[in-house]
Amino acid sequence: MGGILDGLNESQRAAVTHVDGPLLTLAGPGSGKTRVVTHRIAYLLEQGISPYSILALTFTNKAAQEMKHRVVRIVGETNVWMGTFHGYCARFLRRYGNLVGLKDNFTIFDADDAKSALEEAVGIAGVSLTHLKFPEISKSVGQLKNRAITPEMLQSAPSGALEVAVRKIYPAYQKLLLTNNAVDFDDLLMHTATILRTNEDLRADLDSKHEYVLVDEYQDTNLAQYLIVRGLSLNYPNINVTGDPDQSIYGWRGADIGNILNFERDYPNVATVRLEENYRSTPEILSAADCLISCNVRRKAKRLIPTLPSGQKVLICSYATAKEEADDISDQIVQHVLDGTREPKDFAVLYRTNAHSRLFEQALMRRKIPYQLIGGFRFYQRQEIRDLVAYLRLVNNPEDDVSFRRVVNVPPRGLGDKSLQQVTELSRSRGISMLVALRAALERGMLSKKALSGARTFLELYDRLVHLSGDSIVAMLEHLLKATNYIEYLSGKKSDQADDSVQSNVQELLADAEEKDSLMSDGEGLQQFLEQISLASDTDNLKSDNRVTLMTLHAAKGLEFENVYIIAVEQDVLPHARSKHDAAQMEEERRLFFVGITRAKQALQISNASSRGFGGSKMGCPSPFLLELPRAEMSVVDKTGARAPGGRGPWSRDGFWASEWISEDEVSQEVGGEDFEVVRWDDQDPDANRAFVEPSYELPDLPPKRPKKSRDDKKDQGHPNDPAEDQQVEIQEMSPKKGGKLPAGLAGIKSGAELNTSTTLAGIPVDYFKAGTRITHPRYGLGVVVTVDGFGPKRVAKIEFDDGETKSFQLSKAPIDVA
DNA sequence: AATATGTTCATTTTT
DNA sequence: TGAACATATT
Repeated sequence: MGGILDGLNESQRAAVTHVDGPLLTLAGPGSGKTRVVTHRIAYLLEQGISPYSILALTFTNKAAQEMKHRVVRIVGETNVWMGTFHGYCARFLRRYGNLVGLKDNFTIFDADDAKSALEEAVGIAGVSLTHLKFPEISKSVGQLKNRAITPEMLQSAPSGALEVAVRKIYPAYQKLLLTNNAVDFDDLLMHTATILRTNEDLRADLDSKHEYVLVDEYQDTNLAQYLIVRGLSLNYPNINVTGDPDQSIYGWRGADIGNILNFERDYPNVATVRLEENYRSTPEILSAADCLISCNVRRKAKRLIPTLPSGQKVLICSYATAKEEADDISDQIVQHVLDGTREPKDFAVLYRTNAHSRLFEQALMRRKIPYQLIGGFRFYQRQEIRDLVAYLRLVNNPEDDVSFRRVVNVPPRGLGDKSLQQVTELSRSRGISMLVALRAALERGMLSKKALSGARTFLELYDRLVHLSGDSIVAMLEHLLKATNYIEYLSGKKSDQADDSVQSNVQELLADAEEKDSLMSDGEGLQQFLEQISLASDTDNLKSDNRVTLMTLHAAKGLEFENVYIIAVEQDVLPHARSKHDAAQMEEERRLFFVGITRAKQALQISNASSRGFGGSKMGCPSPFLLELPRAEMSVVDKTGARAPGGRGPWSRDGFWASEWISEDEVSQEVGGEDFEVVRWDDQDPDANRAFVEPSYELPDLPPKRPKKSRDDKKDQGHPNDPAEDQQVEIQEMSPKKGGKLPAGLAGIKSGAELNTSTTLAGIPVDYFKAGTRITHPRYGLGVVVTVDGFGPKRVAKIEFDDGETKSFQLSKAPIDVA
């Protein structure tokens, strides 16, 4: 089998043939990373290393499947363990979970189950939520778990209301999970890390068992995962981590980019291999990606070396509305498909948040283009699936009170809040599960007549299911459907809508179950089936059908497409609003954009729209990231003007938007009779670009369009044009927050903030204030800008005044104007 | 318990 | 903008 090293470049070969000792593979996008990992596994096997001593961990099922698939293709069936972190941990806990109080039939709670459990824990802990938000608490708990901090480890005195609350809630929550014999997602990792940490013999045992450990996407590991990997590679540090710090996009989930940046410190004598040659994208696309990512400060410099021939320019496109964006892109797709140059599956539309998919779904549907939506409502999250699965879970783990509550009165059988309350009390006071408590309540005649018969029906059904569980999953499901008349119940509930999706979803679940049944002998498959469901994610559902793919930038990691559209690249969307005050988060947003760009093989369009959201009322500024792209070598297209009906263009909005675009006159001159305007940025002839760079310096006299709907804005009405004299002036925020209404009186934009953020050329913001700009300040007079730092409202200019004095001003506040 | 109507409220990313 | 939640009504 000489083929393992064929067709690999030098660095790839170096990584593949590295056998013993720690190895760090820094793999840029499209550099053949998966190829290296799979070939390395094959190489290890070829060296006579036992498949049982190799452990390969990934983040997604899809990556794991891909890996298995490709390894099998090289070496045939193998017993190498390849799977996700969560999958490995689940298996680990089935075996060793008793060390933290779990039984082997524990349930894995999904996010929703975990939420109800946490809510209950809040109640048990007796914490009032009046001054705290639930999501905050949930986030805090998650963060602790990501860092593998158990309730017992909480030490230092809590500070602040949140910490005080979490101190009570977290232990209550963990206790509750244990009495349910359940874990949440984070627990899978945390418990595993804890067990490895506190049971040295076991750790050493597994360390030697997994002599060779491979970790994919190492830049996305959190502390708990780090501890697991570390624990398994202490005595046998034959560990190969692969990743790309520039693609670390899960910091919000606790991923610590430091894990990869510090790998060389953690493991002495590390061999480092850089895979920098890119086999995926055109030089144009790579140049854009490289240019962007170079703006990150906290990174290891790394090159992207193109190997493909030059292709078309990367496009930046501005639209007037989000709808036009969706329509135009869909039209482009139609065009390419009709041309025969591309198929639907060659396209991907990527966006920051799931909500952005909607317009595209509509646009594509109208054009009858097949598409698939990744994310959004997940299959296993649908009510019908969750209900049915909850029954199965309860069979598998009778202590799972969350599932019990979910199904005990579904369909309604007279077990309402009141009876359930009694059962809950009984369960709490006696320390028994809800299921057992219900039985007890029934026997002791504690229930009302209606509830009594309901309880009988339910328990009868349950017992029957338990009986059938020795048979097959399908048998259970079929009995369940028949006994409860479930489909009828649910479609009756959803009334008017002829919803056949319920039917087909149930069919799909049955098909899954059947597959599991056929693989496993009598009833053995239930637990695995449930685990598979719990750990399934939506990227797994990626079909290889011929469809356009719609998904978030996060979900796109690891994938590639011929043509990629990245949409809504706008201020507060792509650098998301919640990231903008934090430099580290800004860098993560930039990496996210980088990931998106590098998904494209042949063609890439980046777009923004100036209005988006509810009724087009929400305004969007182009993303500052656009300024970091090599625009001189890209095509910059402005489609804001012409497509709108009735000449509705930039001018139709509040006057203040007009300063963003070239004037309508100029647009119509350029456009002529064209359907839409296409303006190219011309780097040969700077004069041609002047129109975009300069006209906005002279702010047009804007008609104060907005009728004063003054109700609460009492003060500004009088002197909208008079910026007050020093930094205490309160300028209303640029982005309309409430009700999508713009603040009144913006006609006389003068403050630095407006100038600095609202000015664009062909949809790209231009910095008004940069070093060298002559400015004037009502109090200090004339001066010149020395430096400008920071983003958005925090943008600060250092100014040297003509009298020699130097001062710094927050541009969002200071009444500075261009001289 | 189920429906009707009103009200608020968000709007990141996910194993 | 609509979805999710809350309250009122039968």
